[in-house]
Amino acid sequence: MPELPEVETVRCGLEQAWVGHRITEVYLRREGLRFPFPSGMTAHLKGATVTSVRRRAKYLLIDLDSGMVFLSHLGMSGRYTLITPDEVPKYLATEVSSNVSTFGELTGFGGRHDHMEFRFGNGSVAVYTDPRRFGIADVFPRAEEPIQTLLEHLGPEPLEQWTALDAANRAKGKRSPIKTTLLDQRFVVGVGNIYACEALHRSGISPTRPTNKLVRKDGKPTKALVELVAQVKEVLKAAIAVGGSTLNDFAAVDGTLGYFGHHFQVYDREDGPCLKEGCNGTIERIVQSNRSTFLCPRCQK
DNA sequence: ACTTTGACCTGTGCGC
DNA sequence: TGCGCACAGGTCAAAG
Repeated sequence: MPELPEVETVRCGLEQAWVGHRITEVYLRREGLRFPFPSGMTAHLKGATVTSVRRRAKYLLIDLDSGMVFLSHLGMSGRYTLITPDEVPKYLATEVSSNVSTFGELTGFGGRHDHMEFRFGNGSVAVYTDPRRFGIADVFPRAEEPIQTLLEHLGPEPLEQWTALDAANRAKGKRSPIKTTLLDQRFVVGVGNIYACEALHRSGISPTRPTNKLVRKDGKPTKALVELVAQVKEVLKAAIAVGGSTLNDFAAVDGTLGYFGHHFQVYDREDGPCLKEGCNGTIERIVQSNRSTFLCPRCQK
């Protein structure tokens, strides 16, 4: 589920549900996710009121009135289920799995992969579920955000300051294929495997093109790079727009592919016809950096 | 300094 | 039906 558009969709949902509400209880059902939970995380969250929910790259940053920030990354399979106060009894009735957390507290939820549970002053509950546990949860003081190891090396936000000139500067001297570069958080943030493939297809650029071939001798971006930067922005915006339309019930959505899948032009369409106007090519799958890349060899050069 | 590979996890879907 | 394997939206440390 989680590339920039999906994380942004989740951010909107959490913002609506959480801002202005106090966290009354936190239950952790294991020692950590990808990394151990920081010591005292529960103590920092409990009793604090959420003041805002931000996003940086694919990280969710939940600001608390205590001056602390709760960081949440969804990894590959993380998701939040939001349960409104009136739904809580129903969930309590249907959940039959273990109800005891790692630390022995009794909780009402607890599917095998429900690792964190948050209860709020208004009676709502949020459950973080993550089968693969590649997600991250952390807490730090807002003042220390600029020196957070997880955040400090991140490149530009694609929908904010990012320009073709910036992309050209970062692409200079890079010999790795452009698809790999798009996935590099230092080049631009938020683009994952799906949208990298989609943006390259929209731009008519082969994923295997060496990155530095998109920069002119004088350091300016080529026309192709200008187009790529524009198409990354476009595809992300289009996906956010669609995610937004399902926002009302996003908490109930099971988080896997789903809605934007209808809009994929190449991703996961191996052997299918290229959908670009006038192109009769066939979508191929190749492997780059151990990840699948989908492309139309006919219209991507 | 750059680039590639393997590791972290569990679940699912496929071929045999 | 069962088993083994390939693969899945991300990131980082280690090796090349």
